[in-house]
Amino acid sequence: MNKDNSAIQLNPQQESAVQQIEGPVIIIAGPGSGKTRVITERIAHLINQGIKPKNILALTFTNKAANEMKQRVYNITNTQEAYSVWMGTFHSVFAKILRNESHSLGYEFNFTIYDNEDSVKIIRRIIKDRNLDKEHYNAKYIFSKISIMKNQLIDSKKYKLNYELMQNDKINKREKFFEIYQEYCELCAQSNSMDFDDLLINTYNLFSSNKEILKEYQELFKYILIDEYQDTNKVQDAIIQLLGQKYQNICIVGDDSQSIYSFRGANINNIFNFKLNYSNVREFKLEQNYRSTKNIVHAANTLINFNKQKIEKTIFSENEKGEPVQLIKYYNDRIEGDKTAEIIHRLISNQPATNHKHAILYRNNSQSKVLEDGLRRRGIKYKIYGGLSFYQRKEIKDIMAYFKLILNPDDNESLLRIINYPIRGIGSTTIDKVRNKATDEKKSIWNTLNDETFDEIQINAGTKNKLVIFKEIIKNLIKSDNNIFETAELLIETTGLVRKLKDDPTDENINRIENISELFNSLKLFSLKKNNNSLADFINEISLDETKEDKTNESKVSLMTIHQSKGLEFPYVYIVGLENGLFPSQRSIKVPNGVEEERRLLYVAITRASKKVTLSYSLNRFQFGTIQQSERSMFIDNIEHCLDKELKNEFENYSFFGKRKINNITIPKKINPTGLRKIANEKYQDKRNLKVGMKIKHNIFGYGNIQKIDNSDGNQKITVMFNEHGLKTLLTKFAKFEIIL
DNA sequence: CGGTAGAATATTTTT
DNA sequence: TATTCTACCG
Repeated sequence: MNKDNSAIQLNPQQESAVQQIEGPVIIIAGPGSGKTRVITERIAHLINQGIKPKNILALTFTNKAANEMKQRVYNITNTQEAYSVWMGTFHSVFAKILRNESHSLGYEFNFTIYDNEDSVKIIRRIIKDRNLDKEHYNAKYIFSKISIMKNQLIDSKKYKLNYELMQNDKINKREKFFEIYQEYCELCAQSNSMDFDDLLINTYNLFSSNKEILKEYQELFKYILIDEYQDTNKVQDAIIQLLGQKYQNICIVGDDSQSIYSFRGANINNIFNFKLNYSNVREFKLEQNYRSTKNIVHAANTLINFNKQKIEKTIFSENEKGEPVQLIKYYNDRIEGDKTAEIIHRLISNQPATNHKHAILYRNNSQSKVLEDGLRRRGIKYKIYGGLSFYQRKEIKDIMAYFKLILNPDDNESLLRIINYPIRGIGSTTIDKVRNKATDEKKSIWNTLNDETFDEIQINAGTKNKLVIFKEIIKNLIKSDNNIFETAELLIETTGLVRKLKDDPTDENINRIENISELFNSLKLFSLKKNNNSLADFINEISLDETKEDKTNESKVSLMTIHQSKGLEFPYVYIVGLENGLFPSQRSIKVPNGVEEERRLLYVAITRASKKVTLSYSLNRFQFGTIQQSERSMFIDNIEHCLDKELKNEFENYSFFGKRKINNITIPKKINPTGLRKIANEKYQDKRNLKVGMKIKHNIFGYGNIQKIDNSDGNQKITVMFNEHGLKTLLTKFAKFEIIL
């Protein structure tokens, strides 16, 4: 994946897109057209023209893209100054601005940022408090609806006045939606907290209702550049319009054909309307694809031409013709996974350590399982993107909740999360009493616990005392807030959080402790930074950065959803599960323009490949606990004549049902990273050949001696006498330790 | 109040 | 199937 072709000259269109720094500019950049390079060269060019880096605002959609961009601008300009460009995601840049301007919006500067899990929990509680039926009021659904409304700048007041929306709710027996929406916003505000969407709408509100502040930022951001504009939503577009109004030095980069986020409110029209909103818009089209073979580009073009809504452009490639796009039909999803792995295996056997050149892309995360099975069976190293990020894990979120509460005691959500974690005898009855009192008095729960009327709450003395203990713990933590590492240590000490996990060293808990110590390591490193190393800085940094990097350098096959593959490239791409109902998805078929978006999604998938694309589908698929028949995707019909003939791969002699064997080879079971629970039937022996009497050092329990080794049920267990922690039985497979003697 | 077992429910994509 | 929720019992 060598995207840094800086030695090569820019082509004429790229060059003019870089040079045109004044006025509104739209750059339509096809896949593989050197978009990132144009953006970075453009920023470098601005700096070289004497424009101050701090007057440049460059927005992206992911932190990864932002970091990559920063690095590359720095490499070109070779000046430390490059780092003072305002570069980041919409969310992170605006969060920074909102911290500075919070007072104008009625927030405290230390507001908490809620992630989606927090939001859904709040909504779930509202629904429960109101005794609404779960059939019509599903918390996740309500949340996504609220999110879409927010992104369209329809607040709860506007919602109520919108006859059509209200009528619709009535028809769908969701009349209380509006009230939930309103209460949710009130609860967030009372908690001095913002969800992801609030970061955008509050920024919009800040600028639209405060001419002075707007003017200040218009002067600051004289040059604005936004990547992936096709994925902006209404608020984002509105903010950019406000900020860019004065100088109009706005450069938007995007590709309408790669718009794949409408489900979260992205509005493809933003890119179409750009030319209408500004006069003298200069438009540049980057149409040469430097990435892919002619065959791949041809298939992608053919496919996307079935979409009606698009900006005319002709993507072409001057690379070799390459191999044809291949289509394979399988009998079922398991064979699809198995055979895909086999194809990869064949290629990497000839060229060792080239795993990273292969990527398997799918529509849903749930499809990864059979693919993993196939790869694991052949011992092919792979990495899987998505799933729970480090900061979304329960144990990490628990600790973070303490931190958030320390910084912002009004944060009810964090308080509720940890008021009885670790268990300290404060049950749901008590919590509800306190919560109701807080709601009645329109105070935060923390304030309710701490004001004079606390004693009036009807709880027995024992329970009340437990609340007092909780208050003391938090108060002491708040007091200690001078060095974040000390705070963290005090937290562990006074809550006994890790101690309780250690007392019950199940595999799951050991894994949790490891994650916590990993968090502490990064805390330690963070605390050693010279500046911006406060607890608040730490929380801010990770609330919006959900990525966790893979530290190993091994060559691995990539498995990810197509959405996650955006912006990446691989020589060999396998797109699996091309079946109606899966891709295009069931839901998309019912939504207007839904199929067009799915088609763009496939377009994105195909254009990730530089050398070869392999498409496949299965006649039967195991889904929701049953086997379902499926038919090949309508998209295959769209590009049929671009494909190599359909290869049939129906292996009737395969065993399908319930067995863990294919061709007599047992598939090792997947180790579930969150659970690590189900590990039966798997023979495991430690490679290090453990013996009774060995001295080991465990990462948590320290030094100890092996007393017993038990291989009876296939999973090796060792019983170890630890110097400080006494006798423990560990599963060798998961225990992290080294042999000392 | 806390733990558990068994029922209910959801399966698109994510900053 | 996998995860989350509920109801019940100690």
